[in-house]
Amino acid sequence: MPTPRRAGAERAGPEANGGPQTAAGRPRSEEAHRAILDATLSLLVEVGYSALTVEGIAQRAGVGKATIYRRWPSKLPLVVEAFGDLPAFEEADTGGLASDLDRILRSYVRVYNTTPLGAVVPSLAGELPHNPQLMDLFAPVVKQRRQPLIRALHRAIERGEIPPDTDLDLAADMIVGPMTVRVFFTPGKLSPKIVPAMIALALDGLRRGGAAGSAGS
Amino acid sequence: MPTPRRAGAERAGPEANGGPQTAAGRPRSEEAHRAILDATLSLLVEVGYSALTVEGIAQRAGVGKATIYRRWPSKLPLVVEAFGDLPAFEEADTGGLASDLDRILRSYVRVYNTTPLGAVVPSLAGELPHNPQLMDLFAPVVKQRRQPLIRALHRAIERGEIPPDTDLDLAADMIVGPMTVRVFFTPGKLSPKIVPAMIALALDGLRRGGAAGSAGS
Amino acid sequence: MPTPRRAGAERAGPEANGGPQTAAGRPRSEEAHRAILDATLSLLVEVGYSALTVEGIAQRAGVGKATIYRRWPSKLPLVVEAFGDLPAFEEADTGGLASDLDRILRSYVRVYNTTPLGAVVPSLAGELPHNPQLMDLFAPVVKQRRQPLIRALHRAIERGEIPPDTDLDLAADMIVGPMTVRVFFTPGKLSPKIVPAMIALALDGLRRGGAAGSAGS
Amino acid sequence: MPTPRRAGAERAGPEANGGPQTAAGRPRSEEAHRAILDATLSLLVEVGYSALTVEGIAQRAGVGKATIYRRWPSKLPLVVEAFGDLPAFEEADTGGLASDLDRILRSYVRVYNTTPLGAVVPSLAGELPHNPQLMDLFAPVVKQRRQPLIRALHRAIERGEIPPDTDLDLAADMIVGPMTVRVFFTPGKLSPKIVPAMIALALDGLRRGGAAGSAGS
DNA sequence: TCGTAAGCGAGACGGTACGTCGAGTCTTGCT
DNA sequence: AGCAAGACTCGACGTACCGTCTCGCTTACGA
Repeated sequence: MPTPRRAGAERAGPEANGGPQTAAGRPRSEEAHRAILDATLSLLVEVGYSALTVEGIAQRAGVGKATIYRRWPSKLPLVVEAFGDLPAFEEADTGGLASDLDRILRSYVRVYNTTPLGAVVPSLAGELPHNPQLMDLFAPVVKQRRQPLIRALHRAIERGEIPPDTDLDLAADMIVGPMTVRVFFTPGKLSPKIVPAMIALALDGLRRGGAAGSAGS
Repeated sequence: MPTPRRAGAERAGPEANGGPQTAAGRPRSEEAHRAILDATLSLLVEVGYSALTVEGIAQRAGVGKATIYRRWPSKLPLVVEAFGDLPAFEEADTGGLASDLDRILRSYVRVYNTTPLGAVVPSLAGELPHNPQLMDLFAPVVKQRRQPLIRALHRAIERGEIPPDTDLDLAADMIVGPMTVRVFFTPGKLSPKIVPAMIALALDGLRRGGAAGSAGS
Repeated sequence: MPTPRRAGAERAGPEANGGPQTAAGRPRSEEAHRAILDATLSLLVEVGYSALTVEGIAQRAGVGKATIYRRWPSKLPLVVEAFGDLPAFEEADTGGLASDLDRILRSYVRVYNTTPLGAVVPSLAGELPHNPQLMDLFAPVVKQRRQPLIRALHRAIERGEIPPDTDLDLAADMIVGPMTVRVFFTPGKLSPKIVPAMIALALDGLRRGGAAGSAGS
Repeated sequence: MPTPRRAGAERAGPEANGGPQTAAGRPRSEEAHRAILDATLSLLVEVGYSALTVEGIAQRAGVGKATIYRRWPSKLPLVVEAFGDLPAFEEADTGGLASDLDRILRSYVRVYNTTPLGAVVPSLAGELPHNPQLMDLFAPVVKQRRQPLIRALHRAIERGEIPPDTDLDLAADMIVGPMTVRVFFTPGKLSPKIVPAMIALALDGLRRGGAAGSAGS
């Protein structure tokens, strides 16, 4: 007995292949799709990842469980897709690295304070070592999410603000790292006040005293 | 199938405490306690946090479920306690900040590569926003875990290597941040090779080209 | 909201009424109708009533589920109609009651051994107390099914073989009863060998020893 | 991972084997067992076999579903066991076959009119052809249930009332058959009035006019 | 001859029940 | 008292069907 399941969560566009399937049957409801993702995010905020149940999502979305399982094989990819809907960093091109970073990091603070990102990301990260193929879903979302930062660094190189052989990935990790650490371990307390100190520290290093005068945690 | 380990001969004798508690009845088996924590850690490595079951822990530890619930109210505090048993950073006092950080961060890499830390920490972090009292268990363990780093920074201030008004917490976050980000998002791939570049970047900042020449991620 | 449904399973001929309905649109497929009934019977044989699913019937008949529900409101009436398609007793008029019964009962054995009657009838009977209107569908089929037997008994009265005030229904039940009991409780084992003993017993009664020498069950 | 399940629904008595199992763990609740069987019977009366759900039984019995599945592998054996709890024919030894049968058949009427027997038996019978091992559960219950009738016939042979070579099983089927047929096809309408006519017909046969003067169906 | 109304296979829809598994609690008999 | 074992209620899991509802497509009729 075949279990028909479309490839991935995306609908196959008619031009995508010359195969025989002409999208027979009733098409999947775009409305249900959105309702499910919305319910997932709102429940994620309320109860957290480990207490998130497919049954609860279905109920809140006003949807049958089968409608969820028809689209996502399990809770994990569903959460990953919902996570992909959350806003990424804001793009910023102000002409200088410091001010770009200021804009970007403030948007980061805003997003973390208003979305379940702080709850979703750690939980998903915790699943990674035991769910190798989760990486395939997760990596592109993560990567795309930091592109504004990478682009800002790239422009800084072109402008000569930072050395041209800078490792952009490492640099990006260093900039976001402190904020990430704080978000993960001190929930609900992220303040934009630390942004300037972070930027100073990142640009000039410990030995130049970049962290001086910042607010303590 | 593990042999059910019973309380052996090495029970604490009645002379072991002069306290007021009369300890009526059979005392709790220290052996069972260890077996539970060990089983928790080993299962954590194998299946991850979200697939961790108390039933599985009891089975592997050769212990009844009630013996677990007699000690910990639920799965979470048990995992936190097991997490506290994992090694922290290595203490290092070599006389210079750069070399201290080198030693400390290499021990960090070692620990992450050989223990379930990489799986436990994100999952626990994901629970924090929805489990306020988990914070009380979790915070001291996290704090104590970074003491070697804080102490190294403190010595660097005393030595005049870094400005005396440096925000130590922020500085610590900045140093550990990049590694944490990498651990969370790229499981099993942590290499000690990035340590020098990380240290250079942290000490001298982006503008001084600290990240130049490091290996890409 | 009324569900447009044609009267019964038969198509109303255009001359059948002078009402306003002009029977516009595509007429129902007689082919699909037969395929559904056939699929129902064959699945009934294979999996039995309680494991019979409309989904399975549709699949085997190569038909959409809606095509089934357009004709029958639920599984039950569908099965009843399929049941009505099964052969009834064979008509027999040999000039004597004993030989009529012999012919009739042998056809009964044959039908039970080659159709799902033995599986369908008990299941439907089990639904009767909780499905009062099922009676309306079921009764005429059952009644019509035993007409040959009733007619044979009627002729026997006319011939003077049995008393004229014989309760024909009760007599029919008595004749078919033993066979029914056996069919229901010992599946697949119905043998025509018991027919003579049954007839003897029915005609002459226990006190005359009618059952002597028959094959044991 | 072993799925421990005791052999059958019965608890193994300690004397039943010399094996090592000393009935470790909490014993199964006799109370729950009764509650489940009672709930099964009462629901059977209300909704019938095909609408009977394990979930509903669990709810009415105030019991978890697992407690049911720990004892019975599926709905069928559970219903069979509940069915076994229903009263059988009444024993009757009045010194004459006719009066014995009268007593027995009247008890049969009473049981059918006051228990779900009329609903259970047909449904179970319908499952028989597709559930061969159900036979093993069902047969002894059915057999034991008609013992009073068989014994009455046996005594009649010893008394010389009926020929000694009478096939008792066939005779029993003949006596019960008409009633069974009526019960199956005319729910809730079983009246004791037909008992005398049935007995007369069974004892004396059609040709002697046993059925004369009985009430029509 | 063509439009239109209904039927068609397909399959998604919101639900309910399935049979399994685990959480956290409660009884056994034994230590 | 604590212990291993295992049954308890409860609730979520992921699957299968229910009966209904679109889809895009025939197919026959009546204008």
